Amino acid sequence: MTQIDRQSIPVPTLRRMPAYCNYLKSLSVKGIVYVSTTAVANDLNLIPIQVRKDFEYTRLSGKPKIGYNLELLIEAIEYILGWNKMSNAVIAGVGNLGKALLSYQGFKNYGLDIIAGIDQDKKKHGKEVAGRKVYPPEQIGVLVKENKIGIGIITVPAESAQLMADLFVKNGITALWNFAPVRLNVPADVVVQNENLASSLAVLSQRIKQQKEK
Amino acid sequence: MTQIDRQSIPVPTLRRMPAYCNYLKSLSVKGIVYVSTTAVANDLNLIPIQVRKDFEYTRLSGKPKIGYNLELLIEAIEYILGWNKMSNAVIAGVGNLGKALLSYQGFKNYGLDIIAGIDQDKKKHGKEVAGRKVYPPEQIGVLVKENKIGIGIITVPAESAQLMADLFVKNGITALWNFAPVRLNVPADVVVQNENLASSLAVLSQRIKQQKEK
DNA sequence: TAGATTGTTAATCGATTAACAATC
DNA sequence: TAGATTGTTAATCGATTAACAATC
Repeated sequence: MTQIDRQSIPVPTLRRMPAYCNYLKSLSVKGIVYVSTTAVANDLNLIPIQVRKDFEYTRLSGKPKIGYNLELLIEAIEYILGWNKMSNAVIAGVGNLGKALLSYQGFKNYGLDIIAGIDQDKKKHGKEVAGRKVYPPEQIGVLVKENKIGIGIITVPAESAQLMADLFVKNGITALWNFAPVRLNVPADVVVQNENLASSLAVLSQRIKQQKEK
Repeated sequence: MTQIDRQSIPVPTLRRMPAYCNYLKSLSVKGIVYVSTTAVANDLNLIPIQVRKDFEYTRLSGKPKIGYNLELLIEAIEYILGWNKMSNAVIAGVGNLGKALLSYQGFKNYGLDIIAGIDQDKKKHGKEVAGRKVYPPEQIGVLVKENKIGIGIITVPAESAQLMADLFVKNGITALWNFAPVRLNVPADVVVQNENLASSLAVLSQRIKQQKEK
């Protein structure tokens, strides 16, 4: 196998990794020990060569005719995805979307622990959502210091998203997961991952149109 | 300009279209009449040539030194995105995420009207969320017939997502917007758009790692 | 006019897919 | 052994970026 820089995993490959991982775990439960790229591709609606290329980034090697060792494969992908160690996050905006993300139990498996909520609404302060307390924005500084917060999740309305981003950045957070439909202006050293429903809807709409044309 | 098939707009271009549209509308409010790709690129953190390539798909032509007519540009992009005509949708799963999507007012601007909710919980039946009523799953057939429902949105827990997909498909819906973290098995003529938070998180995690290495 | 911007063709880059020898 | 599957190199495909003449 050629030497591949760990940091150079292509984004499309990276986006497929969680699906591989979850699928492989479901095989693991069944007591399977080796898995071939042919089998994976078949079950995930991909083609074997693509799975093989993706698996190259694990730096593992498989055995011809047998496949890859399932446990090692899962371990390697979890390492790539960072699912083996937790990152703490705080979520700003405890509306319906914020509550949904706070309540979603799956993030724990994805290496993300949302440890608290932030909201301007005084009525929400001190209350709990899925076992996590809600604090006023002024508390961000304390929360970050006491809990090694690496990620700020933004689920406030569009109007206040930039303000929240500024507040997060001011308190030393360098990674934002932004669900508000606005571009955020942040310093160059801050990573922003935008979740853009309008983009997804645009793709869906076009695919519907094309489907109808057939 | 070369002849470009409307249906062949690349997905990356399509995903940028909503941002162009919203940005151009914000200029329109200011009374601006012509806009150059240089200006757009500058404000959206893109490069002019990319904006120019993307604008080719509108089949409009701009004037050298002046730019593109703002109103025509907005109109053309809205047409491409289908924002000029409404599609009706029903959302299955009125939990926190379902409520968040039902309550989000922005979809109306994106040509999507979620006209009702579906939930198994009897306590929710007849109640309203953001002015839209919640019905039991058995009502899907009637809702689809009476309202020209084209899109089924799935925000139920992972365990029941496939069941809901089947129910939607059985009632003639051929487009699904899936927020549950599972692959759905559907007939070939059904379009499924998956919203995958695990994939986004994977990209965010890698970008955080790379940022730290600098 | 001068120069900014468009329209268009070509070059580059990166991901996907194909081909095939090696191997268990 | 036969044949399925891996590892690796090459071909293809599509999007991005560059280059530059045309033009207002």
